[in-house]
Amino acid sequence: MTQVKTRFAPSPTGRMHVGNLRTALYAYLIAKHENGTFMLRIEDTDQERFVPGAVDIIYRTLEKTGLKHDEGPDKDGGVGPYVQSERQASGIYLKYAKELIEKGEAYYCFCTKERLESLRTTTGGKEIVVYDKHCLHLSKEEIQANLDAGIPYVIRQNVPNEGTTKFVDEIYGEIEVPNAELDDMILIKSDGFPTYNFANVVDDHTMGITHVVRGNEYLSSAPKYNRLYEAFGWEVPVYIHCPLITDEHHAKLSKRSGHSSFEDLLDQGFLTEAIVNYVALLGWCPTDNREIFSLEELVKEFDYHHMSKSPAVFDIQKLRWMNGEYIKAMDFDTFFEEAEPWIRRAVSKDLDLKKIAAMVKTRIEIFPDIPEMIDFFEEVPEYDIAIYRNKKSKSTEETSLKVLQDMLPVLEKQDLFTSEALFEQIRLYCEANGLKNGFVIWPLRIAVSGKAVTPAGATEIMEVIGKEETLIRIRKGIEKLS
RNA sequence: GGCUCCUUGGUCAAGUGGUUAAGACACCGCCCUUUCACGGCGGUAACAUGGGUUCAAAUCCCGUAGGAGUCACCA
Repeated sequence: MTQVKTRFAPSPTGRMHVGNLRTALYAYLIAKHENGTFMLRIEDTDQERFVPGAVDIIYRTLEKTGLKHDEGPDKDGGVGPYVQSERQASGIYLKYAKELIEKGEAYYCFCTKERLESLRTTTGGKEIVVYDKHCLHLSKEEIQANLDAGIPYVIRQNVPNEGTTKFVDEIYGEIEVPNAELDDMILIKSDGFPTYNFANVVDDHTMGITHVVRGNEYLSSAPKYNRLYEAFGWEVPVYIHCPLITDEHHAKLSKRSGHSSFEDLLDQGFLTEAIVNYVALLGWCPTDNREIFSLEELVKEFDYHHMSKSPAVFDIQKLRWMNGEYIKAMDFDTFFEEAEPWIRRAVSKDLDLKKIAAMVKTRIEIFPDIPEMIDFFEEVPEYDIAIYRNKKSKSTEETSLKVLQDMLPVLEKQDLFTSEALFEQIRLYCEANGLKNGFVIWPLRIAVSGKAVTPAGATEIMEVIGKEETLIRIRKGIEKLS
């Protein structure tokens, strides 16, 4: 059995789309699961769309996510170059295209943009262009004359109008398409560069790719590829088309969703490991239904035969949950290092940030959740006294006022401001007055935080802000309630 | 519009002829006698539809509907 070799072949056009990232991940996992080779190839045949710096994004993303390639522009594996513009410079694509012309599987086309434009029709609200094979019928002499005259040309694939072409995909099975549906796609553009479709076939073959892993959006063009492989007499690789990733409206995930790229997600505060983990589960599921996986564990468990066919909605809510799981699993020091700048955004006072960090660690899903959750440590926000009312502890504005008035002198006398000591004082007060803890603690917590929801209990908050500030806040609470 | 693919709860999904149709997120409830949260326990909720085949169908076949993808000198 030959060794598995997969590739990730992105175009340097900007941010890393999550669909792309998942394709890269699956390609990596399929190779590594079999101890195979994972290759990186840069597809920069579109000079217009090329974005400077985008190649760096690709390297950085692979590095950050741990999808280390064994071969690529920076790691020669003997089948380079690994950048298509460099391969194009070597003349490889033109050479193979001419071979196809010899075999009658391709032909020169000199049609102008205007003529092509005239072929454009609108159907079902969509504009489509179906080439009419106009140039297929040019004579040898006409072609030569055009070439000699320097008329710009493209090279097109020649697909017959009759019959069908079939191919086999590992996930979707056998798919058969009528040839009449297959357009005579352009192989070589007028600028001499190959199109994606053609470069892919030539490169995947010459670079020894055994398993072609790509997005479902290429499913319908796969038959054209097969014709090319067959025309060349090359062995067809194993096709693995990944199901589409969609937004909540079930349409292809686009920039409009706000989280269509890996960088978007990082910007929003998601952890790399969580993103990789989540994305792995979009279209694949292990037999035991486990959900939390490190990359190494994924390599071990991933079996592409368990991939699903149907498109998957990218659920940011579930990603948030998963991110929270990763945060909870972090060791405290690492967590604190990450969390401190976020805490600092809300708290400038000299408080025990580690205590605040500990409160927040199990309660956030992403780091940017922090500031809003702890802003009251800095300053009590304006609040409606209605929040003193609580059905369960039977608190009202009136009972709360009474509790605060009673507790104020107790706290004024209290010097040891630890959560335990404070709780003990409260307990004694409750005991003496026959009250439930919650009845007393509820108003204290509100007075001291100004919030109905806090990441910690009243006494913990008091410990952090200290005696002086606690008393100020309680007096202010009494004032508000009076 | 042609072609292709897809269709299990709101979402991710297990399931490959016989199951009380798993699990997770979200939602809801209860408990944790310090709220919310965390944690624990529990609950609501699904095989798009119509025909077959079969003793038996979410699973196989055909049709219908719905959704998506694609139809560039973009990848």
